[in-house]
Amino acid sequence: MESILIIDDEDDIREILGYNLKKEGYLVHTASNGLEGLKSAERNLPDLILLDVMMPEMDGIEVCEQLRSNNLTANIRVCFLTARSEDYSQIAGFDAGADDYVTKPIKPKVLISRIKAILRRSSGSDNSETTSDVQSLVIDRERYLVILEGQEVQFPRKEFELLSLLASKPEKVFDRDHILEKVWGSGVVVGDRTIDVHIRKLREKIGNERIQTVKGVGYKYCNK
Amino acid sequence: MESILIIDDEDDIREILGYNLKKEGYLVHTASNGLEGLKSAERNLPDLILLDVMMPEMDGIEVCEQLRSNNLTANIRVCFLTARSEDYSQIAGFDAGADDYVTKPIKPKVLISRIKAILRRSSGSDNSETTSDVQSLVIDRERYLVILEGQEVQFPRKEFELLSLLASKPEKVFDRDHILEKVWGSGVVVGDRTIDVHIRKLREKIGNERIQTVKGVGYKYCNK
DNA sequence: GTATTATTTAATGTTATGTAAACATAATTA
DNA sequence: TAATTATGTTTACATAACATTAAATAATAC
Repeated sequence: MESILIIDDEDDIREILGYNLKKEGYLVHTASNGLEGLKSAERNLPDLILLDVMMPEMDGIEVCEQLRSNNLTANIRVCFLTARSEDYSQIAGFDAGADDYVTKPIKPKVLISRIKAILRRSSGSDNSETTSDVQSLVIDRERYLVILEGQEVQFPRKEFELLSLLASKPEKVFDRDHILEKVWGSGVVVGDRTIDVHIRKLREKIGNERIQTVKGVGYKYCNK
Repeated sequence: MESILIIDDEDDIREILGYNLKKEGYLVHTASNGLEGLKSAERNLPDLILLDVMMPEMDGIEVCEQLRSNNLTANIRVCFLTARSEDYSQIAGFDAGADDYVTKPIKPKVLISRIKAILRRSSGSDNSETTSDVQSLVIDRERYLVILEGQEVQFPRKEFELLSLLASKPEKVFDRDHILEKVWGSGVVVGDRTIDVHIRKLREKIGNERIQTVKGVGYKYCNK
């Protein structure tokens, strides 16, 4: 039986979510503030935590960071509950290591399908490899795909290798020779604009800001 | 207690920023348009104003200009909030007299560290400074940038190489031949004023005091 | 074998960067 | 002090470096 911990300061929310989740067959714990939530998380080790972002004293983001920094709780799935569609809090949330978010007002049906999705994801990849470290960009060489802000994206081979190289050391500038060597292999001769074009394709898919040009030197990958 | 005024037409933004700043211990005022913001600024004289650039009726740039032209408010720090793509507005913003800008979507943590930096700068300037145990200038060849008093600065290639050379041995005088050899490479012939021009550009960016001329000999880099 | 997708080349546009030239200023020497 | 020399500053221009797009080729799927 899968267990879920609800951390929210509003009684109504805890009650209504708890009711719906129990009806769905989950084991439910609740906590009305961050500290209490952290304790409960450590004690009960739930499969998923529903975490309100805006709470007095300790907010959800801080709670999430604390969860992540504790070995016991570091791998528990976290889903943020956030007011309206504040996309900034979404990003801050993912930075803190959230797996998903749901905006209030919460429709139980929506929430439940999201929860199922999260738990399905986590139970599927039970190997030690793809842990919950929801970075903004993760290279999964085994499945040959990139997880970009929680979204799985597929890339053609060259693009994948190129991105993979750049992202292997964020902020480091890779010069063209080095890139050619690593991605195309030594001895292979390709035209002058080949790298540019692939950079272009990558930028199209992951956003312009993520790959910076350093003129006369090379390119570097930057976490946003 | 330091006070901050938020001027933004979007309710959500005011709310979430206000929430985060209060939590951080600041006294927060808000205004939903330029005119209201100007009034509040004059009345409350905040230490810092967070100012949305894109607002109906009076935009942030105009608000900033008005602030600067009023003696009461002329010295209040201003930080623009701007949508990512419009880098034009960055420039216009600095022209109008902004102290910093932050691009949306806003990560509260980023914003808060920027705010602290701004306020530190402004409070530091009138009393004893020289706070940092931070190296005043660090060359980061891998990332190809220079960290100048904690701020990362990008330089074009020749400027970077030149600064890199000079800063490699502070106080040592490098003569022109040596500089040419190291930065331009042997055999390359460039005009007589080329080095000067590059020195000029460096001084523009890192301050005049840092590179000293030793007439008839060459240049040297000095930590302030 | 055809359709589709991936990769590369080629052609052209754009911009950052570097340089020279012209003149200004400061230091040095006669 | 005037003449000379060294450096500072600004402007404009050339071009290297990169971006972009389209179209050709190669690889893969259907």
